[in-house]
Amino acid sequence: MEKQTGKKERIKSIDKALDLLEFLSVNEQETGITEISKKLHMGLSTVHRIITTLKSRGYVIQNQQTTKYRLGIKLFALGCAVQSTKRLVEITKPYLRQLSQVTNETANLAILEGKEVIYLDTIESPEILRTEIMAGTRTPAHCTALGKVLLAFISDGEFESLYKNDEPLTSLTSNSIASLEELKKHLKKVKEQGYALDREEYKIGINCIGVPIFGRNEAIAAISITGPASRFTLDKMEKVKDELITISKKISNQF
Amino acid sequence: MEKQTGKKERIKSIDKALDLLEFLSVNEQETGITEISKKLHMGLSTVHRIITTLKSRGYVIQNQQTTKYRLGIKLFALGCAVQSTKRLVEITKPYLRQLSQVTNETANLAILEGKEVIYLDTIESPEILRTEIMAGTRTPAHCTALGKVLLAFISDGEFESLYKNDEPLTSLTSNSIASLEELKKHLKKVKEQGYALDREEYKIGINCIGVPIFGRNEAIAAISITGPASRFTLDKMEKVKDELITISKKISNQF
DNA sequence: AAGAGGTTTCCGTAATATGGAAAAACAAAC
DNA sequence: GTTTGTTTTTCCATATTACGGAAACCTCTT
Repeated sequence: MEKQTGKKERIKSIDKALDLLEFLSVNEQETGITEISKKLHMGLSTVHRIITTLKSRGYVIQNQQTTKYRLGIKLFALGCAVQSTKRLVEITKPYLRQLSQVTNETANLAILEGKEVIYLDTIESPEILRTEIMAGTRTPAHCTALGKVLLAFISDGEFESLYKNDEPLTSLTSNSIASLEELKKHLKKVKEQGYALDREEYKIGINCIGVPIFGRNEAIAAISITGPASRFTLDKMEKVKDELITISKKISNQF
Repeated sequence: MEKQTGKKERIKSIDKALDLLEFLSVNEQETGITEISKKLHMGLSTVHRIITTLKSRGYVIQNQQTTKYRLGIKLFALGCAVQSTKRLVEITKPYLRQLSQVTNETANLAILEGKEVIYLDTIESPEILRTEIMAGTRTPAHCTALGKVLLAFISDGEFESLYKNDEPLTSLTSNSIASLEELKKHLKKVKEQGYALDREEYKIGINCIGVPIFGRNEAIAAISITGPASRFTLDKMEKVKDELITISKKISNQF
């Protein structure tokens, strides 16, 4: 819940509505008005009015049994209309298909949002044993090749403001990078190499190699090949590295 | 831009913000403040304030060159958090995979939104010649098997309010259903059969068969198999029909 | 330099969003 | 069935803020 301050010419009640939607978006459970009111420090009536407005337009749904609320389909529809992600998916799709075919593994596209990556698209391996991840999934950036490659190319200032010294890093597995110092050092190397590996850092049994997609002089997305560690070995990843970097350049030339 | 009226306990400025977001979502091009102001009948300052609020939180992006605006990534992130679509995709995914494998064609999942279907998920055929459609794509419901099967199970009242007598139907191809009378008759048959066909109605050269997914005593989504008309013939569709209906029931039992 | 068109800022005030209190609704316990 | 506790919904006076018109600023074209 990062509320932007400073600038005039903003509308408080809209900020509140967005706070509420964001709160619901990180809540796995349906939520009641009283809890929202407490968590967001808004009056019951205010919450009720906001939620009535959102509900009437399909942005929030109320469960008739529990009387609690969750996000509604309208947000999904709006989300699908976001041109930048649409364009990313459209342009990268043929390349993801190619990569998946050549490697017989799963190919992914993701973007960086805060300290997380969001998966935008995936082309699954036809193998029975394959990695599967749903578009829209969020994972901590520092635990994935995709995320590491994106973090490697953000500015120092941006990195500092995302990763504060006093906040510990999440570890998804015992292989995940666990300290800020280690992460910085690692990202420096990633930046030089132009690709990142994830060796069972995101999930035990899964390896991944990722490369950035550049646009407007920054890394705007990343693509990866990912597979079971038993089959997609370091050897295999090294073999596929150059192909990935080549395709990364081709895609980047389109932005 | 359907603005809900009647109920008290709603907040006008939030309605305005949602109007604006929805307006941008149907606009393929970036849009300026002046045009938004004209189209939505809001003052320039009002538009500016709304858009400044949205921009500061990533819901809208301004192109620095053109100074115009389009939807931002934050909406995509919120859209991905919508539990109902997440759950639909999660539950149907294994079945879509199975269907795609068995038929060697592309399998899709979609929902009804107004008079359109929105594609939620797709498992592509491995064939070189295959149908491809991106999650998030919207198409007129009456031109697709998915849409027809969903329309067949809405209430008469709902149908009447969606499809007014004075508004002509869109035709995507010369095979598309072109009149309301024809559509009603067709949907009646679809409802009895429990499945719908699309024989080059959505796009010349593409056939499709779809079935509904039920939940809470209504059709909440639909799944389909779709392929090139040259290969995915009426014969093939008839062959796959029973499998689709069986799987539709299995999925429906999970809601 | 002037003009046109669009975005951004400013400001007084009318409109509306606010929150507290009460009413209504609901579920659980007795 | 009654009571109690909790949550959602409604109401209302007023403080707050969202509004729109006008001006300033910016960019592009002639």
